[in-house]
Amino acid sequence: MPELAEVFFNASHWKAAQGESFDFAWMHEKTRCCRLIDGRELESRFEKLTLSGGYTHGKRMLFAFRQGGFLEVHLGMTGSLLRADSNYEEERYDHFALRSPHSTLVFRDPRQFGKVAWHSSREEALPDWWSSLPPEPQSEAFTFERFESMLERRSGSLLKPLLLQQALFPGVGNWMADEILWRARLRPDRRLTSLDDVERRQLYCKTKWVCERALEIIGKDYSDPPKSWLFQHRWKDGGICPVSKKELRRETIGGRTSCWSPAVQV
DNA sequence: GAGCCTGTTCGGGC
DNA sequence: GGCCCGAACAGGCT
Repeated sequence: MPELAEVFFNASHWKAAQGESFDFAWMHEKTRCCRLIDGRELESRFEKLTLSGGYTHGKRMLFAFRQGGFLEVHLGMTGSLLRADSNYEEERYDHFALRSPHSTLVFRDPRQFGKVAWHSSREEALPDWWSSLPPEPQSEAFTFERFESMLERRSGSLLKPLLLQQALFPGVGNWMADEILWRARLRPDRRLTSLDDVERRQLYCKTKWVCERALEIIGKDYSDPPKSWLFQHRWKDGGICPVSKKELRRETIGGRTSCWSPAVQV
């Protein structure tokens, strides 16, 4: 379930190989995930590239190599990153792998909505396009003033699809958006324009809170959030709201399955 | 076998 | 141009 914290957790697997030198790159010959990479070009490029760092921003990941160049990864719906030993043999649904004398870094994705892309660079500094991405909700740069100005021209939007816009709330996905709205006590089908000042402040605070806590809980070791989270109750029909003890409702809003508590959210 | 799905992009309609 | 919706992508799971 790759949203903000799950992405961070997956990235940590590859980050663990920091300092290793990779002398072999592999990609599935029929993969759809590596469209920006030429297979032969890649093999010659990876004669010796040392992993110098791994970064995440929202649902995006960037891995840097000391000799120059960056590998960008997006997990899509079902992607994952693993680190296996150096004699690992590629399995079904593996699309991309890097091998060092110590380990194999694998990108796996059954549904192939994910993406692996290579960005050439001679600079060691992170690319400009990466550095200038909009601030993540859990960062200090994501202030209430910024939140307000960001939403100025979106007054007609429904809250649920609004939260899913990666240009505004990088890293927030379907379950996080539901968690945020439930904690802010706002129905997912409310329009932004209908919110009063207190509700806007709530939406801002709960967005930051859910992103911060998800990273602490899930990002560290993939622990599940406590039972007091909507997360634990939202996946199937018939779930019970942990606050009101009444039934949760599930319906499609903005094209996505949404779960919310009519007794709590107005 | 049918229906559902944690993400993104694209095309069409308004 | 903005916004909304549905479809498409492909396979696992219930």
